[in-house]
Amino acid sequence: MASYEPKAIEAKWQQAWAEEKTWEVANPGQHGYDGEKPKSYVLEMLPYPSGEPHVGHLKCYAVGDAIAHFRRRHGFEVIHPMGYDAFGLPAENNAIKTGEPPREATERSIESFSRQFREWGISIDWSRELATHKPEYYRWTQWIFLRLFERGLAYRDEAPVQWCPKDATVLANEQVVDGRCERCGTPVEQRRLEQWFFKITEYAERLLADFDLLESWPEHVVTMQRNWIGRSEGAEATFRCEDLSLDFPVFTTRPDTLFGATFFVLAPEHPELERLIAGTPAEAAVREYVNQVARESVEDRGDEDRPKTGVPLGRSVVNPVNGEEIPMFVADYVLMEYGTGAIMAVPAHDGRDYEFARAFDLPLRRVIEGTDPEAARDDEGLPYPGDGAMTASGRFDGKHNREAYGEIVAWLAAEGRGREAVNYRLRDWLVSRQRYWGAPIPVVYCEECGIVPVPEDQLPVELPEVDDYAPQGRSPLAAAEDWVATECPRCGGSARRETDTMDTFVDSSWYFIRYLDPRNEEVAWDRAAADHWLSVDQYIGGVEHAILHLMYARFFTKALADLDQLSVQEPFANLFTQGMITRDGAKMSKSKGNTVSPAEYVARYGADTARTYVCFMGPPERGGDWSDEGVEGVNRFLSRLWRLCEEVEGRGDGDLDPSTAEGEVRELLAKAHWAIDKVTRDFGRGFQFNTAIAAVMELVNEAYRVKDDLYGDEGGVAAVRFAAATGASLIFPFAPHLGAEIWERLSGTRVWEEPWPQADPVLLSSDTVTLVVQVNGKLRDRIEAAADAPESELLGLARASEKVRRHLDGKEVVKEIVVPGKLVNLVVR
RNA sequence: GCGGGCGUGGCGGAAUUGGUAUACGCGCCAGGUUUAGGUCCUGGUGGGCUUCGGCCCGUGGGGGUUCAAGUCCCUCCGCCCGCACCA
Repeated sequence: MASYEPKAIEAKWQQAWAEEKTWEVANPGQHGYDGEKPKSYVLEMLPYPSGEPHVGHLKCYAVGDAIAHFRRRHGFEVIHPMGYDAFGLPAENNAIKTGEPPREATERSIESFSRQFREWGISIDWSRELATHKPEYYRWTQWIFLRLFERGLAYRDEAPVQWCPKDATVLANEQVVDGRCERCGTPVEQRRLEQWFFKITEYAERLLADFDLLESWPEHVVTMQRNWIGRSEGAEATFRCEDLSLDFPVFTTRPDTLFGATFFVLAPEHPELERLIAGTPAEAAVREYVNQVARESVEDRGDEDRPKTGVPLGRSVVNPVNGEEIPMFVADYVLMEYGTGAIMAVPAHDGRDYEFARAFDLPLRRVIEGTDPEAARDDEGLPYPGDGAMTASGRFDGKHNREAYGEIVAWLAAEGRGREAVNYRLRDWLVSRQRYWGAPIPVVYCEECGIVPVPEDQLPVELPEVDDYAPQGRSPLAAAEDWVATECPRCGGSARRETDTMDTFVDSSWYFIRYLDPRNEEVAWDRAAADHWLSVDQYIGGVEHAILHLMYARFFTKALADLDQLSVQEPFANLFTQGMITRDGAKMSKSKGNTVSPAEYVARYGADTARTYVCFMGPPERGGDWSDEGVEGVNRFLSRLWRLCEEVEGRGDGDLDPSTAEGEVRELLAKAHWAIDKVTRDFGRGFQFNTAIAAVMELVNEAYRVKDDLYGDEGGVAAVRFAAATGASLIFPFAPHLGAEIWERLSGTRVWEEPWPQADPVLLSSDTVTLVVQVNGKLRDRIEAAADAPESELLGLARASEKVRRHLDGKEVVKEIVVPGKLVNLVVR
């Protein structure tokens, strides 16, 4: 008997799928379009091609492919494309280090990914393959940028960046370690640069509201996004600096504490700071403080436990509710990025303001009484963040603060000194990167006309070849002088190109649309194709993208819908996040030397084993620790299934009628139908693939146990063959090559063209059931009973049990509980 | 600190609605096949006690609800992931 040879089997089927283009699907109107079937868009997050695929990729695509196969066999026309998120920092850093152009390293990696995905047998429509670094793709990324620009959703503003003075380059957060440049250890400085932003904040409300439109997203992902958007309701109140006739609006969630404001604080980056101090005695001290803050690392500044620091400005503002003048300060605990960059400080009711007041010996004023009226008289129990009656608040005294809240806001509004306001933590998306390896921003700067978008017919703005990828105090693209110097598209005068490139998150915010019409040279996508396939019915990827990528893609979808380019508001109707695979309990990393190379395992055991193993390790949404022994266990199981097939293939038949089957033949058929039912339900309850695969293992084990007895019986061989074929059919989504091979040998057809099997309800039910008998909730015996036996009969059987009677001896049965099909519990006293 | 997730055998994990705790896999033990090892096949495998009939304990700790709790409630402890003075 031939043993299981995955290499030969896998090569055979991969060749068939490639030659026959089995997984390609056509768009409506195209040749081969099947309008009969409902569509299903199954998508895994596209990989970033760096080096070789790792086990995280294997898991993601194994899970996604199982879902794609399952849907196909349920009659869906499944679109299942693949592409590469090819721009990005690692390839550029590699280029700086080795001089190898990023394009070469990236395309070599894409080769490797593409080859391995085929070796894994992932059912991809390769005709739709794309890579974001190709001009035919980023041309349309640039096109979207221009559409957003037209809509006012792309704008320029000054923003601080982290700057390494030695390398003369902007650093990404991940390149800053302990406030120092990762490469040379030089302390990082802050610089301000004019940069491009996308106005995602304009969509904050819709990004929150439209969670309702999603079919199924993990609750924790929705929660993380909610927190990230960070909506808070409150009020804006305007404090006025009379000396300079300057208004300072502040956002507060506690307008009810306005009467308790005893000082006022600006962020060190506040734009009006300069005017406030110019020519005043405070000027030198404030400037010194602001510079010192600018030198601090972001982490240091973010440390909550640090003592509060700041400097008085020698100015004051007027509290709009009581006309009181309160002193102004600058302090680093106020952030320019949140709210208005200025706060009213209420030290009696806010912890941070309290700390600051203590450090600078500023007065506290209690305006809300706590539960303890005694405490209201002195500073006991401060800061007090809770609710209570108002005090020291003029005509609001005595009212409950929750009630006064609305009245104070209304009063402010009537006076023109404030209004209701909603503030978001979410900030606009900074998309400029002072990098080479990204899509050029399609804009030129003309001396006459200013910012001029590149006309659509001049796209793509192609990334020029450069010799040196190291930035020398400017974006590496600035070195390509011939490329930078251009003509103004508007006036024809001399102009310079934008030398920043786009954040790679921009590339990956719309790739799922381009898949639907990837070769279109006229438009970014054909509207009818997009309308047909969107939304993505099942999106699969790592939870590490729970916030940024998913939020950006949602924003793009909404913006594109507003631009009348799409008909959906949400890109991904259902989201599944897979957990991370670890090794020896730790995250895999090259530096730790604990990486697992999928290629190695595929070479040794075959792709089917590797794929099935990552699905069997545990629930796919959770993480799991890689175990070589576990891989062998799965390989053993697939080999057993293989040998079962070998044993019954072509063996003398004898027809099998499930409705009249008896004894062990019927039991084996029943086990097969149980497995069908179990696997089907496990797909339905959140892709519980580990238990689905366990069910197929049970079926195979059962077949092994009984097969030698069955071969003599009427229909015995056929029953074992049915078990093997069913096992192959059910394991196919995880081990497609083996599943296809066994199915073909036993049935002569192609398993992916077969509908998903249906469990026969007759074989799922049993005439007799085993019930548990408990006395006072403790298990005492098991009894066999007819499945439809009435309660009285079950009670009789329970009481008749010798083991049960021993525990009833001399006691009174006070309660009898019967759960049909499950148990009988007798409560005695 | 805030938000999210999680604690079950030697290990990964299972347990649909509160109803047989530990399915399946690994590991280990025994038997069979084999010249031997490996492969392969079968069986066993939570802990303690046992008069060998069974009995008691057991899902991070403690408490509660219930005829019945891994599952629900309260409380404490530990681990993992995100975010960081959010006004």
